[in-house]
Amino acid sequence: MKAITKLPLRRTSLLAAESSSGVESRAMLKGQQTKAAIVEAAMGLATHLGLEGLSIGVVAEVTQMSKSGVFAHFGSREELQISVIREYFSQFEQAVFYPALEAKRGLPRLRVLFDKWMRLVAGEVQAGCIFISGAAEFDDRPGPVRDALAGSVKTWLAAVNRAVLQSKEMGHFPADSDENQIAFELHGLILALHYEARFLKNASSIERATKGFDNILARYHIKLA
Amino acid sequence: MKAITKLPLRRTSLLAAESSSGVESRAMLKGQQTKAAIVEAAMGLATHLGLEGLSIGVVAEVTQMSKSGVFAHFGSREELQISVIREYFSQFEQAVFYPALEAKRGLPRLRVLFDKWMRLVAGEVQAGCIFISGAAEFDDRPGPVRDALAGSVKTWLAAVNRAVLQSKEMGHFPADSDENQIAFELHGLILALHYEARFLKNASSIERATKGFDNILARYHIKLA
DNA sequence: TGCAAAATAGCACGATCGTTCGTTTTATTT
DNA sequence: AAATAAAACGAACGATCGTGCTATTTTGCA
Repeated sequence: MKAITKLPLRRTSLLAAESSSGVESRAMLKGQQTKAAIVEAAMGLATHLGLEGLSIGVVAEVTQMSKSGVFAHFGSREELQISVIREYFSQFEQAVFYPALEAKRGLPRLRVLFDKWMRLVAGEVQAGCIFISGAAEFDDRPGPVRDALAGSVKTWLAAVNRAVLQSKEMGHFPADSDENQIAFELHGLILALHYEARFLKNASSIERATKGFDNILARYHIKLA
Repeated sequence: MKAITKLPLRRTSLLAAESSSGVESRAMLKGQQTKAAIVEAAMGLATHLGLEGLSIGVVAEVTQMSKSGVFAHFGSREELQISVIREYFSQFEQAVFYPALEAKRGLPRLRVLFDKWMRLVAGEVQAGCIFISGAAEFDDRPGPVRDALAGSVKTWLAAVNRAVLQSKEMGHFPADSDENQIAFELHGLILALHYEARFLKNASSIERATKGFDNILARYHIKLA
């Protein structure tokens, strides 16, 4: 949607709107930092129980607060879920997108992108990917939570697409290759990795996904690094 | 695990144990047929709300029974969930596995397998795949439901593996190709299809997955049918 | 230090959850 | 048709759910 990779590398967000920032410069009020702590805890729960498994009661328990105390910060469970999604997106950016920006545009960046993505999703820190588990939970359930989730996911997938396109533009992929198809197949490798590593507890999935990436390159006769 | 594709084509099940069949020959008792109706209804709900979204209350509502009436057939919610998984597996076999058995062993069969699998998962009949949504729900939740689900999934993925291996044995894939890697990538294509078709409502996903299949063949220089 | 505002707690509500139990209705067999 | 077993119901349980309301505590500022 928006031009990324502009000058100040660290500041470029995937998000078009800057969301609720700008207030960050002022000293954080007490309320905001406990709210942040709540969201953090809720996200930890959501990566294990799913967004639908999130309940205000257990979040209150974990944060050592009263249910109503937690509730007051969000006004509804849905708003809590949405806050979790936003926080997850932000950490996802931090762990995957920004590191990729440091690599040279084109195939090197795509490589880092895929690699970081793999490691996040396979859960080197034991935690499921909300973008994946949430998709299964909300594919049939319209509403603001679904919208927030789909928005984040689409933003991310668009960034992946862009990285592939750039690789093509720089001649790393042939001009007649289809960047959408390549992005689709990369997404598939990530999903298979998530499925087999997290659900089936198959340890060799990372190697399989890596090999899958190489196989895509190989069909364009790209010599492996 | 067990030799499939033995003589009576229609009778070959993916399951090693014949589960609770054998009683089928006798006239179905009243209880068993309402139980079957309950499971059917519950499966319909589970494909939309997920296995965790399944509640005895709404199943009772849908089947026009009392909660306790439904409950009595299973003894626990978990047992109901497991029954749903078994029923889904059976219908999965019917829709994907058996049709593939009718095609010639090797690549033709693998093609049919993948094609039927795609159509089921993309939801030409609007319904999510329990094997996929359930994996996200139970990747962190041990117990009998997870075990039943993982068992079904592994059985199915083993059948896919076998189909790829047979293709290799018949010379359709080169002898040095890795059937596990190919099966992994096929699984990824299915998962990407499910994700993008059902969650992102992307209509062109079937073509993408099909193209992905062809791309795998193409790297072994297999001429497309 | 005092005061207004913000943050948190306490309590209760209606609903729904899975499950238990005793009773009543329906099916099957004698 | 009577006797027996199976199936379904109805009501209630303790828990937990999200969400209001009203107090109480804590915070930030004058």
